[in-house]
Amino acid sequence: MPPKKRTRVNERLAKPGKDEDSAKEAVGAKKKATGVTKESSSTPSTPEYCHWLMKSEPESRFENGIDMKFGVEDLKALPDQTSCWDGVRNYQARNFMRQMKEGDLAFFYHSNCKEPGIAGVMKIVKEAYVDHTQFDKKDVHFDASSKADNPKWSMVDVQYQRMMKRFLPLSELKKYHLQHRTKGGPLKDMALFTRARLSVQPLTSEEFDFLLSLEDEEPL
DNA sequence: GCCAACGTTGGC
DNA sequence: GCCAACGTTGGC
Repeated sequence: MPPKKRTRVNERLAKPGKDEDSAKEAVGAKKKATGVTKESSSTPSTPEYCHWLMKSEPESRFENGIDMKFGVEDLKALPDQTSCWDGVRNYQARNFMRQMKEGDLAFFYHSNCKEPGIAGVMKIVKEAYVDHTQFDKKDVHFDASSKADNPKWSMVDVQYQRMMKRFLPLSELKKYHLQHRTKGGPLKDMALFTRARLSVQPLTSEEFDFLLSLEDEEPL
């Protein structure tokens, strides 16, 4: 049975002429991923992440008459507090989802809203599988170029873990980022700032741990 | 395979 | 609502 409800990520279009997974993007991702968490045994160049940041919109916004709203509270309210993370239509974001392993932790990031920032923590509970919405003509993220015998887009299932002890606003994260960029520090290369438009991003363990530590700090 | 035009993201 | 940044498209 398909997961309970849909999740929303602001990924649209991206329809390369061929359905080949633009290896360049995977490569680009590798290159950018400077803060490598771990290296796989055979290919030292491939970083292995186990922490992520995933963006979704917590406030109502209508696209083709469909409400894109899906905040951390919406995830929490679902049966099993679990949802599929469908609608990602960007190759880099998709490739990161395909790297996710069951048990990985991800921050739930609120985007395109009054107060953008990190709102909660969730867990990957099902690894990448076919995103059915790409074949649904009624769906906002329908992709006419994707063929059933070779689907382009994947999704994972996520489960709510907890709210952040305190909301971590983007404005504060940015201050740390700028600070760390000049003086050095864990957030100096954070993808949220170096690759702002990417809706599914990897976090190094250092980044992840630092962000968690902010929960117990006074707002900057 | 380059690159200008286009369309989207998402903070402000 | 604006618009900078940037990924994607498509002509060449």
